[in-house]
Amino acid sequence: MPSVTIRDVAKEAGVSTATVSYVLNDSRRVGGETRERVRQAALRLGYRANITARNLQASETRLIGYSWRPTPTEQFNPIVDKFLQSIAEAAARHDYRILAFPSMDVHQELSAYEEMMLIGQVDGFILTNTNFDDERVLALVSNHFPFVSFGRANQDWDFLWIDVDGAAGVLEATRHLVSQGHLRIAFLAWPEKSQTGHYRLQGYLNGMEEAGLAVDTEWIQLAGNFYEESYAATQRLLALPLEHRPSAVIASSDLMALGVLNAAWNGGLEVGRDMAVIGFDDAPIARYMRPALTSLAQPVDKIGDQLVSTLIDELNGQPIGERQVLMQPTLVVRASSATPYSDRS
Amino acid sequence: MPSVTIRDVAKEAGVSTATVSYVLNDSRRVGGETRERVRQAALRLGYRANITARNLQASETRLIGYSWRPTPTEQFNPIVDKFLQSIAEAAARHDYRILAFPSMDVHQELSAYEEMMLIGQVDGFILTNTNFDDERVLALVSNHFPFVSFGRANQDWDFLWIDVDGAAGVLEATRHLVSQGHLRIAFLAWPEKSQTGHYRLQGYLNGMEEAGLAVDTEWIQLAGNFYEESYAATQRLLALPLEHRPSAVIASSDLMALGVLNAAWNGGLEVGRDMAVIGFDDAPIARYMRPALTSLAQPVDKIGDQLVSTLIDELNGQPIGERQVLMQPTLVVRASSATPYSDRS
DNA sequence: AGGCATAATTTAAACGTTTAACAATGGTTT
DNA sequence: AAACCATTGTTAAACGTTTAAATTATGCCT
Repeated sequence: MPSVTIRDVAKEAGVSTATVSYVLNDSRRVGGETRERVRQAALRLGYRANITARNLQASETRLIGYSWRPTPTEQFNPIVDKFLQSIAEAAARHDYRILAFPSMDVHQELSAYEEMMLIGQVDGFILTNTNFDDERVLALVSNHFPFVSFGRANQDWDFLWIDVDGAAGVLEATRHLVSQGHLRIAFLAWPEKSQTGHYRLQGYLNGMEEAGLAVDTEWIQLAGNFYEESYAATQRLLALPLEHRPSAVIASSDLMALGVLNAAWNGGLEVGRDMAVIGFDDAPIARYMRPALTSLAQPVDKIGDQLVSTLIDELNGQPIGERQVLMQPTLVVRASSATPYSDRS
Repeated sequence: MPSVTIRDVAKEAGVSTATVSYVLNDSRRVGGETRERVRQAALRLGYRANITARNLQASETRLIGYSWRPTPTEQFNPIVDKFLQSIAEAAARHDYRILAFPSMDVHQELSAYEEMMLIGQVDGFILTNTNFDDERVLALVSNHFPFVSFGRANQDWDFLWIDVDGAAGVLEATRHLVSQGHLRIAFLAWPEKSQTGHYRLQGYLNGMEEAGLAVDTEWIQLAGNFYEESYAATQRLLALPLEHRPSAVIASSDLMALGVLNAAWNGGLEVGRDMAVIGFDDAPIARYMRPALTSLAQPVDKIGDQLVSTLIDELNGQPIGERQVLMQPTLVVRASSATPYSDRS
């Protein structure tokens, strides 16, 4: 409360406030003796420049806004905290901070962005869960407000984004299964309108084609990002006649893979031997599932890092190297897919 | 960038900036006709008051600092994102925002707090993972800086905190097991120095005493908050001679309970029938474990809500109703402990 | 008509910095 | 000796609000 201002320091050192500012910020030559006197005075009084005043004068906030959609209780988002941590640390390295605001629905979220933009609460945004026709992207682009996005939107929109190459990841997963001897591989997909889901599905299709395996239409099951739907979808897969029944399942998320695991177990199958399962995200629990789940890990730290530094370059008007970046997920092989499979059909 | 200021509005409406401020903030009577003119002008220009300037003048930031320790990859913290969401939403309702900064080690964290305090980056803090002799609490208290804590510290320190009554929770869990017919109940504890772990252990001891059951020293196993240690501890429990071997295990966290589940299964036991297991936190995955895990749910939303409103009351110099609050966890009974147990020893 | 309370509006200071422009000083060059 | 330059310091404006105090306008009462 009794905070000490630059004026107090100036008085204490017997100089003007300008001199104090110059000394403390090293922004101009100052005589050696004066410099020392100012430093001593500042130290003695425990002076630290008030950040609000500094921000006002610089017309910036050194704050980056980040909002996310709360995860429903029956789901889990395994990377939200890791992601937040990574952007916050990266930001701190550049002397920026993260302002976190969750937002319920899309409209509330959009108006939150607009409000914060107008009142100058943040210098830029980091978006996540970006999708086709994303209103936020439209709004920010048309306002020329700086932002970066974790996730792509429409192909022909030019803005700064980084995404995980889901197609490449699932392609690798498919190859892995094929190399283990699997011929009938199923895929649990997200709804049509999900961009991310779309790419992951595409990776599966590419992998099957590459291996010269025909895809039974029954093998592609829509299951939202829900455990229950995933469980039910697996039951449908297991109910297929033997020669059509898949011996491996790739799920679009670890939560869904968990549904597969449990459905298979309850159906009397031993995953890892009778059936292979692969998830996506490499959630912390993946390694503790029974059996331990093979999954695709996203390089969350790297993504956070690069998102932040790209945004900050943009804020400083520096040229951006790559305006769009695809990062490769890595397949973490565990017991759920580690046993070679010899077809018994 | 070409942001419109209060001066622009004043000019547009042909009045002074003071009048504009009065109208827009409704902080003083203004003539009906003028009021309307100002409103129109503000609307026409799309004016929104700059928040940094407002904050400087009010010498506040309307920001609440929140820091957390990153969870190691082999662990998971099931409530960190839910908690963040709940405080951010509660804060938004009062027109405050959350500034999130993770911090690696204790010392870095402390200096981050001090720095932010001095430069006036936030109006107050929300602490988590508070523990005995917590340096942060000491520092903030001695600087008279406003903060609230999720978690207790030393008994005789007077500061604002809310905590979950771990003892009551585990007591309830113990009673539940006793009522299911269990006589030999084990407890997987956190290290000595953990305050939270201490209370949870105490709840177990109380429950056993209340039921008149002697506690075998082997039944209390220290296992950090780690899966592996928990798994190993369970193996030790299962290796006990039959008449000493516990038929139920309470773990101090869901992660640990998962270790128990897997160790029991690999040891040939069917949890839910041969053995009961209870966790703590009611993580999203608890319901999807095999078998579904009974666990103690923390009222995270309520806690976040009340932490924020208490802090804001403190910031506004309002009297605080309860300076210390214990909230009750609720036992969510699932398959892992739902089958009555008839002792066969 | 003068006095006076009340209402409406403006002026100007304040919040705490940074920084462009200016002034003083002393030394060097022509 | 005058002009010039480099160095060091100060003055004052600016960032965009809010608000206490001063000023002006309005209506009412005697």
